[in-house]
Amino acid sequence: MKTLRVPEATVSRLSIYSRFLERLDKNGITTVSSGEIADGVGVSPAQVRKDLAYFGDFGTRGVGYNVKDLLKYTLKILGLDQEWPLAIVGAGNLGFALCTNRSLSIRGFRIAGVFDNNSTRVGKRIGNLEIKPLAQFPEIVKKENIRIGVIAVHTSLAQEVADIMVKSGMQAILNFSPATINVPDGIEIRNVDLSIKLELITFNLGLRTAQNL
Amino acid sequence: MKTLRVPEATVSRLSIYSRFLERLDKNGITTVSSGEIADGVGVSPAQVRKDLAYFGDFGTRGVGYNVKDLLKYTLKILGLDQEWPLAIVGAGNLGFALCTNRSLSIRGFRIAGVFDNNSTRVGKRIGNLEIKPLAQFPEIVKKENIRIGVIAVHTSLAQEVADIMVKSGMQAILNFSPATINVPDGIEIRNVDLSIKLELITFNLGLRTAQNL
DNA sequence: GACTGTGAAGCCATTCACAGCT
DNA sequence: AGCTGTGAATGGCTTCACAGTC
Repeated sequence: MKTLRVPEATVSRLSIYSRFLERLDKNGITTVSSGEIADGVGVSPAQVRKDLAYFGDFGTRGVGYNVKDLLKYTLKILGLDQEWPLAIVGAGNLGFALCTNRSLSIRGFRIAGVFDNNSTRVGKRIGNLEIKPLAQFPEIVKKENIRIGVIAVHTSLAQEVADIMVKSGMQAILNFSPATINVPDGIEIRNVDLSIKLELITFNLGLRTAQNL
Repeated sequence: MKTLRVPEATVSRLSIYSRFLERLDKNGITTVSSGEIADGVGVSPAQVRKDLAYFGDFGTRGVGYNVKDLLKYTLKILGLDQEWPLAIVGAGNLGFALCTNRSLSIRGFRIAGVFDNNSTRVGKRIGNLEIKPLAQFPEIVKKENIRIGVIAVHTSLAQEVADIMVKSGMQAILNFSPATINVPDGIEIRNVDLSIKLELITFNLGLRTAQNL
């Protein structure tokens, strides 16, 4: 299988294009140009074309891209043509929000288990999902064939939870805590940091103030 | 004032170094080397030195960096030596989680207002904060001197909320919805996407499966 | 005429390797 | 000897500009 080196930034943008295409498709639009995609998501047309070209020749010169087809391709490339069950550890406010947020329960994702060790939470329901004790994590992820774990616990517990996830065979971990997590080679760890972007903002606003703009 | 061009990636890492330094300081550690910081946050030592060198000569050759001093410098650089009041729009599960999450209420940030238009939410409290109707956004942000708005509403309302924020004088917006938001030049918009990293994971796991690894 | 696909150029960020200080 | 600060080299991503196709 041909596996070229694709920039991560390209894959991230592919997610964004894909969602934009879903919207176009829902609105009954059948054809789209790189320029229209670019306008819609805020990048340059050349970027859109280059990104898509990593994966094939999806467009028609002089015409553009077929929305339905391109949508299908992007979903396929991102691996979203199959279902990905997720296991979330941490049923506090953040875990709760993730369970009910559409982002993690559409486009191929399904939350298949929520775990917590806080006895006031275990047994309660989030939607039609029952919060299970962390001890049941290994058996449930095996039964449900879960390969991706989501960390939504407090910083101080994050590494511990990650270790359990690794031991239970998770192949990838999405970490919503600000902790730096260590995992063995071969396991993918991704962090979603809720405050880094905020500190980028204050850095920039600080500069602005310093320059009296 | 000296304003060199600093890579955004450098500023983001500075946030991470800064948090790591807080931890060291709390543990009573007084001196740290670029190698130790690198190990602690998962980057290369050269990267740490280069990043810090953008802002000054904070270290001592042969010794390392003074933890307390470097922490203070990083906070100053990030603009976190002052208080930044935030206004969150959207008091659903995500907004609620953000209000209660420590990430947005430490290190210089303070949630100074939460707004929603859903009448079942308005008037309720999150901690010691009362959810206000969106109509009060302009007057409250003026009174509280808020420059940064946080969008935690559903995708379909995100642009509308952003427009209100811009009209009310927000200088920067942190957007937690997957919508692509348009703002005038001079206003900073940053997106925190809850699912892009997840789709990066499925992309990579998909490749792995394709290669039978 | 319109729009894609792509080599080449340009730009930005990271890594290397070492001089310089303690 | 140990560690920082930094020019130089490398690597990676984005933009440019245009040939190719409809």
